[in-house]
Amino acid sequence: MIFVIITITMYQTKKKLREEIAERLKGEWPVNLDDIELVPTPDEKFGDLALSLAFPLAKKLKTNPRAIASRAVELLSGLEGVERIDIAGAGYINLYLDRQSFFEQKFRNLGKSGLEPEEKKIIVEHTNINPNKAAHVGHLRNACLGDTLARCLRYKGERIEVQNYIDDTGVQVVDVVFGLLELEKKSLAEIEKMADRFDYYCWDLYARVSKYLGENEQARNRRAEILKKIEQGNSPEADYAQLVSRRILRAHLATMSRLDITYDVLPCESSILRLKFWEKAFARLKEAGAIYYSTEGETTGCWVMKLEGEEEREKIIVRSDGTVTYVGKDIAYQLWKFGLLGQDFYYEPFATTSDHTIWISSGEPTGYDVHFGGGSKVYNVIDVRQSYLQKVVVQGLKALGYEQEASRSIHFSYEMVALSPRSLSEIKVDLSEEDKERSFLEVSGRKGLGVKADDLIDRLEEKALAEVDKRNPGLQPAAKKLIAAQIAAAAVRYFMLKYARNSLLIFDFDEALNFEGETGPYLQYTAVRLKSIFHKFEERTGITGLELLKTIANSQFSLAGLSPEEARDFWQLVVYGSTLDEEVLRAIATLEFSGLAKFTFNLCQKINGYYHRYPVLAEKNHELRTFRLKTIYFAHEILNQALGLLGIQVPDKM
RNA sequence: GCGCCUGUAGCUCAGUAGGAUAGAGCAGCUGCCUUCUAAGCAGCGGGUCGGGGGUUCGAAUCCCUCCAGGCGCGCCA
Repeated sequence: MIFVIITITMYQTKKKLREEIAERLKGEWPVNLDDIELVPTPDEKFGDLALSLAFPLAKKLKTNPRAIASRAVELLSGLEGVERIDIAGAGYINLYLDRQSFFEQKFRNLGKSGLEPEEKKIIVEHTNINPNKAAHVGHLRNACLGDTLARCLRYKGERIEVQNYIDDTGVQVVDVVFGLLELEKKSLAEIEKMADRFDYYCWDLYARVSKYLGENEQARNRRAEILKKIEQGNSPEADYAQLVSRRILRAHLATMSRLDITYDVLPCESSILRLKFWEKAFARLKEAGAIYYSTEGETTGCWVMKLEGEEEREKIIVRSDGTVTYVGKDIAYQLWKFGLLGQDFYYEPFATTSDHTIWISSGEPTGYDVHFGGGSKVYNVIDVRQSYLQKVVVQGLKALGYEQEASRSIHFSYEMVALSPRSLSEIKVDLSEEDKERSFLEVSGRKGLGVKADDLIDRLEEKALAEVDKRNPGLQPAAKKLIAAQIAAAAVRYFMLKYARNSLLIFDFDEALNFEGETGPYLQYTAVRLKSIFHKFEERTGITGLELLKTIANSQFSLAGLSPEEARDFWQLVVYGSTLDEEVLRAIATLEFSGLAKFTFNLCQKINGYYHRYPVLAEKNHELRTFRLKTIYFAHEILNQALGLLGIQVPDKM
C-alpha cells in the first residue's frame, strides 16, 4: 500500500522531505533535522533542491564529500515526490522533484496556506501620527510596513489587532492649539466651519508656531499653561484640543484609507491620562524596585531607571516636578497592550464602514462592551531613531518581572524617509545655505519640510488617470477614477516596501511617480492581463469561469508532451510560485518585506515571460491550451495572494 | 566619546542564519504592436561587492582593522 503525502505548499514539501531525509540518514551519520538544509539550486541543471551536508560531514568524519554524497544518494533512493537524485560538483546532492505530481498537488490546494498560527493574539501598532498636521511620506512608510506585517500575520492565521496610538494631548497638538487661539484667534465654532484640508492648514500653521515659539519666551509660557489645562481635561482648552486633534485624525484615516489601510482601535493619550494608567504603572515600578528616587547629582529629585549594560547610565522616568516623561507613559501603555495593567479603556465607534468599525478609546464609560489589548505578542512599528527609548521600555517590562512579555515586545524599526535635493526644489522650500550643502534633508513637521502624503497620492492619481484615459477612453469617468486611485495606491505601497527597512529612503518624485519596471503598477498590469485572458476565453468559448476551473482541475496533461523550453519555463514558474509561503514566513521572521515585494515582482516577470512565449488562446491543440490555462490559472491565484499581502488591489482594466 | 546602522553596475537598490557562474529596475543602445492590453516582451553593454588582513573545502555574507557616511545617546515627544 502506498501512502501519498499531500503537501499544500513548497514549505510543507520541504519540511516533509527534510524530516524523511533526517530519518534515513540518522542511522548512518550523526545528523539531526537542523543539519538537513534544502536550498534552491542556482540553475535548473542542478535539479530543484540541493543538500550541502556532505561538506561539513566529510570534514567531521575526515573523509571526502563525494563519498558521503554517493552513500547518501543510496540511502535516499525512492523519496516520496522525488524523481531522482544525483551528485554534482565536489559533493552537492541534488534532488529532482516529480514535477507532475508536485504541480497537481499544489494546484489542488490553491488558496490554502500551509502555515499555522503560533500566538494567542498579536498586536501591531503602527502609523501613530501626531494629530496636529497633515501626514507626510515618512508616515506612509510606517503605515505601509505596519499594514503589510498585519496582512502577512493574518495570512499565517494569526489573530491580529491593529492599533494606531493617538497622542492627542502632547506638545505637538498644543502648539497648533496655541497657534489657533493666539495667532489666528479662531473660535471653536469657526474651526468647525473651516473648509476642507484642515490638516493642510495646520501643516503651515504648525511650522509658523514652531518658529514663533522659538523666538518668544512669553509665548512658550502661555503654551505651557495651555498644555497643563489640556492634560487636566474638563476645560475649554481640552475641548478645543480634542476638536482639533479629532478633525486631523479623521484626515489621517482618510489618507490611509486611500492606501487600503485601516485600524481596529485608536488608543488615545487623553484616555491614558484620564484613567490614570501611569499612576498604576508608577506604583508597580516603585514596588518592584525598577525605579528609584535619586537624591544626588543631576537627577536629584527625579525617579530614574538604571540602564542595563551601560555603566552609570540612568534614564529619568519622572521629572523633579513630578510629571512623567514619554518613556514612563509608554511603559504603562505597553503594560496595557499585554493585558498586564489590570485595566482597560472604554471605547466608542469612531468610524464605521460596511464591514469594519474603528474604535477609539475613551476615559469615560460609554456603554459599549468591547475590549482591546491583552496581546501575547506586540509589534511596535517605529522608526530607528527611537531604538534607544524602545529599549528602555522593554527594560521596564523586564524590571517588573515580565520577561516573557519583554521578549515578545518587538520594535519593528526602519530607517527614516528623507528628501532628495530635487524633491526639495519641487516642493519649493527655502533652504538655508547650510542645508543646501547636504545630499538629503530629513522630513520635519516642525519646519514644515516634507512631501505631504495626499499631495503625493494626488499626483500619482492624476498621472494614472491620464494614462487610463488614453488607454481606455470608453470607460465611465467614475470607473476611470477608481482605477487611477487603485494604481496610485499600488505605486505608493510598492515604493514604500521595495527598499529594505534599514536603508534610508531618499524620496524622489521621479522614482515614486514611475509606473514602469519594478513598480506597483507593473504588478497590477500583470494581474490585469492574466484576468483578461480568462475574460477573453469566456467571451470566445462561452465557457464560464467555474466550468473552466472544473475542466482544468480534472485535466491531466503529461509534461512529457511539452517542448523542452516550455517544460523548463513552466516548471520555473510553478516552483517559484510555490515558495510564497516560505517568503511570507521569512518576511515575518526578519520583518523584511522588501523580499516579499521582490518575490512578487520576480513572479510577475516569470508570468509575463511565460505567456508571451506560449500564447494561450491562440493555441490550436486543445489539450495544450487547457494545460496552459491551468498553468496561468495557478500563477494568477498565487499572484493575487501575493498582491493581497502587499495590499495592492487589481483593477478591472488598465 | 559610547552605541546602532550603511557602503554591491553610471543612478536607485536586492542578495548577508557561509554554498555552485554576484542579480533587478532606471538610464543608454538593438529588435518586437494585422496574434490573449507595448504600464509589456526579447537582447546588448556595464562589477577590484569601500580598502586591507583573517577563519573556511567554500566569503558580498562570519571575525579583526582602517576609511567614508548616517542616526541615536534630553527633567522634548
